[in-house]
Amino acid sequence: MAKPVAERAEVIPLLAEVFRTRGYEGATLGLISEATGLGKGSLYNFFPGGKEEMAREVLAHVDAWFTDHIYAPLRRTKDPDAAIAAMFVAVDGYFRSGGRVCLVGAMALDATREVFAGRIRTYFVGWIEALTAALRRRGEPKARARHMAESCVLEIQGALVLARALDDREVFARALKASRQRLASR
Amino acid sequence: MAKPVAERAEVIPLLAEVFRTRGYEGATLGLISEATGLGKGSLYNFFPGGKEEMAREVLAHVDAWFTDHIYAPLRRTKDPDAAIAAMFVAVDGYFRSGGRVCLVGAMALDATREVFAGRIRTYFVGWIEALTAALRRRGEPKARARHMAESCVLEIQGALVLARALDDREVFARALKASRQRLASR
DNA sequence: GTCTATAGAGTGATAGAC
DNA sequence: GTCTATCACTCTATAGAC
Repeated sequence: MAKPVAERAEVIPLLAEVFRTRGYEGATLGLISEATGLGKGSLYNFFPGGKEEMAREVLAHVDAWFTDHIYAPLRRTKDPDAAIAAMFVAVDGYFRSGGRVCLVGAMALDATREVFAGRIRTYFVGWIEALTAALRRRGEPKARARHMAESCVLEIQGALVLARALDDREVFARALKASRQRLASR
Repeated sequence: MAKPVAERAEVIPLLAEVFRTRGYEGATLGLISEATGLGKGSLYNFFPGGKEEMAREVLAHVDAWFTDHIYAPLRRTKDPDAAIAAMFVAVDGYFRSGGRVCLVGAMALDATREVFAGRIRTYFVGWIEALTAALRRRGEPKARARHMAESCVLEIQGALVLARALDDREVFARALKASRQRLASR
């Protein structure tokens, strides 16, 4: 038996980077093979469902990362303001200060949305609900908390679009700062 | 001479709809042919540069529409508040209250950005500068006007992402309303 | 009859599946 | 790596305006 070249789990971040930079349709198996160092045979061994399964696993991985690093702390915290501050730090790090695109957001705009609608929705619902929970725990009224959370998530997505369109990370930095201040005001 | 089947100008909105719904890579010539009712011969007669020229013309057409209906009124107006209000109405109409995606924003997130970076940038720079001009004419300080304009454009883009991700136009309506109120406060 | 715009079969390249 | 489908694009026969 041939020695496994890699663990399935460790290729997923590599796949994610290909999908993020090239989009779902632009991520050819050739590029994926190159990025992972895996032949097509190995890829189909790991992901019998092909490219669609790869993307599904990547989305699940992204969702898990956000759940662990962002949603769960927001939900659990005794100190909502600290958790929200931590969220902005994590988001800035994850999106490389605007230099990295949101794969889920990009897929939402693409025709691939139809295929992955469930996971895309889960990601954003999870984010908004976790942030809403933190804001409520801070004492915000229900409707206001929800609206603030929705605005915040939406601003981050818009900032990623604009930062990339203008090729200017400062746009992202400014937007994060403004969003943080808006959540801080009571 | 064979009878021309259409005006070049009148196929561009049809092309735009294909690119908008399928993305650049997902817009196959087969789909384009079907959507326009034009054979490949006609398409290549109109657009010798092929798919890339089609997309370039579509982007130019979108940019022209925004210039005519949004940027120019913002720049020219004697009544900035009315022009800004009109902008929100036009934007809501153009994006079908969140049911339609921003082609330029979607391309900015995609790998196609590299090919169309210039036009993508022009679109957003034009928007931000026009809105900044209107805000300045209303008496906002330069830096604040620019920042408000940037935030507004970014919120619209984010709202389009989120509305589509959640398949909920109300998200777009709420975001437009919030953005309008934020620009109105002095 | 001439000539141009058209339709769509044909081409080579390359995709994803296996 | 091989296979088949499908891609963007080319080419050619033809319809039809002049």
